[in-house]
Amino acid sequence: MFMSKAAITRLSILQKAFDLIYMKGYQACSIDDILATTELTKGAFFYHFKTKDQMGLAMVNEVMYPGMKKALINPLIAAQDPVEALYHMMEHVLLHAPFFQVQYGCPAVNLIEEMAPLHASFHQALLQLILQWQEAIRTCVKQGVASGKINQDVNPDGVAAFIIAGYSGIRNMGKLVGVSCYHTFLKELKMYLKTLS
Amino acid sequence: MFMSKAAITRLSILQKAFDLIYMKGYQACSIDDILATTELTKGAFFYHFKTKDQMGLAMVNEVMYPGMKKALINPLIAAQDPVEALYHMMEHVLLHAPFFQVQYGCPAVNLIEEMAPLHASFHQALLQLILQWQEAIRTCVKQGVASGKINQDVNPDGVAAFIIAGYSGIRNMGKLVGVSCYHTFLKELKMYLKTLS
DNA sequence: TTGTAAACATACCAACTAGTATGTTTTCTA
DNA sequence: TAGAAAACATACTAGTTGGTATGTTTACAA
Repeated sequence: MFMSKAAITRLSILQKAFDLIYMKGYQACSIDDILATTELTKGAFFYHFKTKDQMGLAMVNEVMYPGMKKALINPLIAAQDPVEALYHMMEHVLLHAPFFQVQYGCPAVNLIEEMAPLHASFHQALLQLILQWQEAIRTCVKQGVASGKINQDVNPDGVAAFIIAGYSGIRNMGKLVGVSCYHTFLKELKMYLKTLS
Repeated sequence: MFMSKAAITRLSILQKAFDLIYMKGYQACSIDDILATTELTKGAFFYHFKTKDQMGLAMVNEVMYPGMKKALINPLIAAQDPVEALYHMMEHVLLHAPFFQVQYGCPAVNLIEEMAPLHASFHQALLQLILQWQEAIRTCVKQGVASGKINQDVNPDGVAAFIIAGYSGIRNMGKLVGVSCYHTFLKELKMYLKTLS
């Protein structure tokens, strides 16, 4: 896949922005901060992006969305055992995602927390992210019900809400307590998932 | 309880700060923003607080901590039925806490998300908050186990992590989806709590 | 090779930030 | 009631912010 030099520049800005925003927050991360980690200047930044917010939205759509799809959605598609797939998705993203650091939580959860109430455009973009994941979990549970591996009276919407909330929440708690709560959470998640079948 | 005029001024700054920080975030909320909602000026602010951060910490300890203790901890102390107490605590804080607005989530969760990774002093103060709640939930579950109302093989640490994570997470999700997910979450929480007994 | 538009760099600006220096008023005690 | 300290108000600063105006370089087609 060919990328022009300009396209590489643009993507590198988005990547560096993603790294910094992950650790500092969106509003606390200035354009100068981002540019300081690159070899670029403001001319380059504002050539590729009209405003900081437009860059932020591009970051959501072009960096965060592909990342979350790979880690959170693809493992659920066409899963043999839905219960096991749900657990392993969670365990993998919590314990084995190499980029994530426990003190900084999850980039997507962070951005939702900070920007969803403030900017309608961020709200919209991040809502799509969550709805995609929600749908993937729901479908996964429904397939489990259809194949008889999950109890009939289980509510797929409820399970999806529980899992998404659990993930977002334990990312929050991890910022204070550290990784130990991840393990505690995963144990309890396994117990919970067992009650579904 | 008598309060000097100065004490009232100080507390009103903390209250207004709490309101604004709840809606805008800590770093995005400037001292001028806070003072604009009062009849005060910078002289008053920096007479009562050495820095913005010291004001923020006072807000955590003197406004947020009492609030969360009243809503999240007291209802669990000496609860007759622990399972019912846990559910009602959650239902009440999610649906009936008058100050909270779904699009802004929970003030404590917001501040943890934003400040825990950045400031050690905030991290410390907010950690105390969460540890208190965690301990209250754990004690509540243990009492349930002791009284035979909760199954012996239930892990109090796991339940506490699950509930705290669930709460923080659904507050996050509510910012995107709205109150509907609160109801879905509460239904599933009821199912989960039922499996404990 | 040459022209030209794309892809940047440099130098700026007005608005805002936390914080300070120095006043003035209020409160309360002696 | 006088005075002094507490409780504020006013005016300012240096640094940072997103964004702009204008220049220079690079890539690429003719």
